[in-house]
This record gives sequence, C-alpha cells and structure tokens, in this order.
Amino acid sequence: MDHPTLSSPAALTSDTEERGPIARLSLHDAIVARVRDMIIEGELAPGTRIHEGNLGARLGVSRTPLREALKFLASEGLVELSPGRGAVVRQFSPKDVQDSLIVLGNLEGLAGRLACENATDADIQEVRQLHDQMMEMYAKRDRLPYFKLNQNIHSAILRLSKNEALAYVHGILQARLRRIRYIGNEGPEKWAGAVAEHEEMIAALESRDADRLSQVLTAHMARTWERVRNAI
Amino acid sequence: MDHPTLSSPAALTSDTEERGPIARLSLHDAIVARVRDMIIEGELAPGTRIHEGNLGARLGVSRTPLREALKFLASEGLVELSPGRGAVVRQFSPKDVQDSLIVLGNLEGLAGRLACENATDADIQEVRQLHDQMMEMYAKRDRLPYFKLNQNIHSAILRLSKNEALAYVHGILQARLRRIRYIGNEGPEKWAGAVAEHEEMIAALESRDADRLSQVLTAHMARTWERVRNAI
DNA sequence: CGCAAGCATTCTGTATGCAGAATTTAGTTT
DNA sequence: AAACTAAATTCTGCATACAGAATGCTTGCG
Repeated sequence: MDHPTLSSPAALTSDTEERGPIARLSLHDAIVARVRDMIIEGELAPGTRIHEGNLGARLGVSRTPLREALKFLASEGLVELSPGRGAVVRQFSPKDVQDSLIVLGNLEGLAGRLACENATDADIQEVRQLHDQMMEMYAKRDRLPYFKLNQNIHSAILRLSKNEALAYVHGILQARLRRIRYIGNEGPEKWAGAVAEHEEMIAALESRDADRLSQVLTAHMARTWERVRNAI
Repeated sequence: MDHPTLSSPAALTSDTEERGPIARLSLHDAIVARVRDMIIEGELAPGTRIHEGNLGARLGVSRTPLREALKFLASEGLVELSPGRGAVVRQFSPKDVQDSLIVLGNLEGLAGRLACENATDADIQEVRQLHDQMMEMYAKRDRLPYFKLNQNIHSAILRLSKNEALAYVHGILQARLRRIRYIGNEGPEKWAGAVAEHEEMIAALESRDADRLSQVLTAHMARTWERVRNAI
C-alpha cells in the first residue's frame, strides 16, 4: 500500500540530489531516501523515537541496514542519536529554522554570484524554462507543482554555480527545511511577493548581474523567514 | 601502541566539534572520530579502499559498528561508497579544495558579521586569549600548536555567531580541508601574511566592526587558497 | 606469448543471535 | 495514596554467520 517493501527498491525517486552519474541504487540508498521522505512528510513526527524493529519490519529490511541508514541520516542532522536509546527524529526549533534560512540565504547569494560567472547560456535558458513553468502553475494556483518547480529553480542555481561543495552544504540545509516548507504555510496573500522576487531573480540571472542576483537571493530567503515565521 | 583497541574508547579527543553538552562517548562516536583522524592524518590515504575486515581488526571492533561509522563518514563526504565495492577514502581535487575554501570564506564572513552582533564581551575576550597564545607560538615558530590554535580561533568565531546551522556546515567543510592543511604546506614566507590577517581579525572583532570582520575573514580564505594552491 | 574463460578466493551486504542497558510494571513500604 | 524498589520485559549495541557479488588466479586455447 503506502509502504511497499524495499526488497525491490523501486519508485524511490528523490528529486533531492543525484550523487554521481548513474549511481546504482543500493538498498542503503533506498532506505536512506525512504526514511528521509518519511521524516520530511511527517510520517515520522519530530521528537518520536525510531523503533528499529518496527520500522525495519515496515520497510521489509532487517535492523542492520536500517541502522546504517539511520547513522547516515544522523550525520545529515535529520535524526539524533542518544547512546543506548537509539535514534530520535530531530526537532527543529523556530530559531533553528531561522538560522538555517540565514545560512541558506548567504549560500544562495554566493551561488547566484558564481552562477553569473560560470553558467552557460544554455544553463540559464533551462532555468528560464523552469521559471516559466512555475509561473504557469502560479497562474493556475496549483500549489504542489509550483512548490516543486520552485525548489528545482533554487537547486538549479546552485548547480549553475559549478561549485560542488556549495551545492552539497546547500542540499543538507535544504533537506532540513523541506519538512517545514512541505507543510505549506505560506499564505496566499504572501505568495505574490515570492513570485515577484522570482521574477527579479530570473531577470538578474539573464543579464548576468551578479551583485543584483546575489542580493535578490539573499533577500528572498530573509523574506521567506518573514513569510513562514508565524506558521511554525 | 599507535592503535589501541577501541574496546575502551579513551584518548579520542577530537577538538573538532562537541555535539551536545556531555554527549556520553559511544563506541560509534569513537570509531567515527578515530577513522576521521586516520583519514585526516593520511594514515588512510585518499583513494585507498577501506577493507572492513582489516580495519575492524586494527580497531578491535567487529564489522557492524565499523560499517555504521563508515556510513556516517560517507554522509560527511570523507569516504565514498561504491555499492558492492565498499568504502573508499575520498580524493579531493584542487578544484574541490578551492571550491570548499570559497564557501568557507563566505560562511566565515557571515559568521563574523553575526559574531559582532551576538557575542558577549566575555566571548570576545576568549578569542583574544586564543589569539595571544597563537602569537606566542608564532614567535617561537612552533607550527603544530600554532596550527591548532588557528583552527580553534576560526571555530570560536563560528561559535560566537550563535548559529548552529552555520557552525554545522562550516564544520563539515573544515573537516574536509583539515587533511590538506595538516600536510602543512604554507611556506614560512607566507606565514607572516596569515598572521597579519589574524591581527586584523581580532581588532575588527574587538571593535565589533561587522563589515570589516566579515570582509577580513572572507579575504583570509581567499588568501589561504593562494598560499596553498601550489602545494596541492 | 598473449588472451580469455572458468574456477577459487575474498569481500561486501544482510540477517540473526546474544548480552547488557533502559524502561516499564508490579509489589511493597511508609 | 504516593513513592521507592525490584523484577520482568523490551530494546539497543555488537558479534557472528551466511549468501551473493566482485576480484584475482590458474589453466587452456589461439
């Protein structure tokens, strides 16, 4: 049903980050992706203790690979390990969210600057297409595809910076916040603001105005905090 | 001798990052710290395949907790996992190093800005003491303590920013580069330059000049790349 | 002499079993 | 009735065992 066994790891596309070209899907990766999704989607609520036996049974794997996956997620900061007491889904306080957004704003600002330098024209056109698609979804008020495209645009800018380390740390913080954003707390009246900022973003990118793009991206994150803060 | 068994995990002080107050030392943490050190210190050379049986025997633990530690380190980016072929110590190309330093410069710039806002006077005095100690070591040309104090100062500034997310991602990138820096490739003629930059740093921090501190820290990282680039 | 195919060995990946810590529950005492 | 203690149960942490993949070696053939 909702939880097919992972014995045959399929349908586990995490649009998150593709590490390596065609990294053959190992069971480990499948479990990591699955549990990460369960956390992001709230199926595993923050603060809940993860029962290795239960969760392993639900996923159709034994405790050993599950434990390995939990250690991996612990390093990402999505779960916390208490020695002798197993793993707990990490709680993020409002300050954690704010702090992460500040850092994300800075990272995206840097990414924008680098993207203006390093992106090819074709790269930029791809982002333009994503942007146009997103605007269509906005016109239709189709939230979920809008949300996905929005994330994709931000990830794309990171990719255009051609800085792997930057994309990596961005991805980690992004994963933490996806849980928060997934809840969908940005009210419709604030939606328009975000869209306007995105218009400015794509314009700055297409004119390769590094300072402006950097500034817009950083400000965008600060505004995101304003839009989300009351909903946490 | 050099590799005491980890059955009684002692003497594993990694000045890296203390997660949580008095996080009781689990075997997992001990293995992670130990293997991380082995990678940083070159005992496990980049590109070498990690043999679970051998390494486990050397550390006096079985494969299970060792594998869990490797998954953890893989998430940190210090080792790479090839499905079916185990773990390999990750190689960092010169571009990887440069990219990481660019991001680090940006992160430290942000940290400096935040530190000027959020640090207490006592906090700043601690950094001043670290700085003075470091200068003593510089006067004596005592490289290793200098190196450690240097790292501590940078970590301290991150701590003073009172932004956990920032300190976290900084720590990850820092760990990657420690291996490079550990080699100690900054020639003595360039040493003076780094010291001068540190003088400016502490001055800016004490006067809580956020813009200046931020700018100095970012520039410091850019210079670090200049100092190191030929030695990689 | 070089190359390929098949076999033997080694290593990884996963499951299971067991010991000890943690937690819960029941019982006793104040 | 509340609190403390002790026993029982559950869960984690680690080691070991086993199956399958990967690697290296040997042998046979071109």
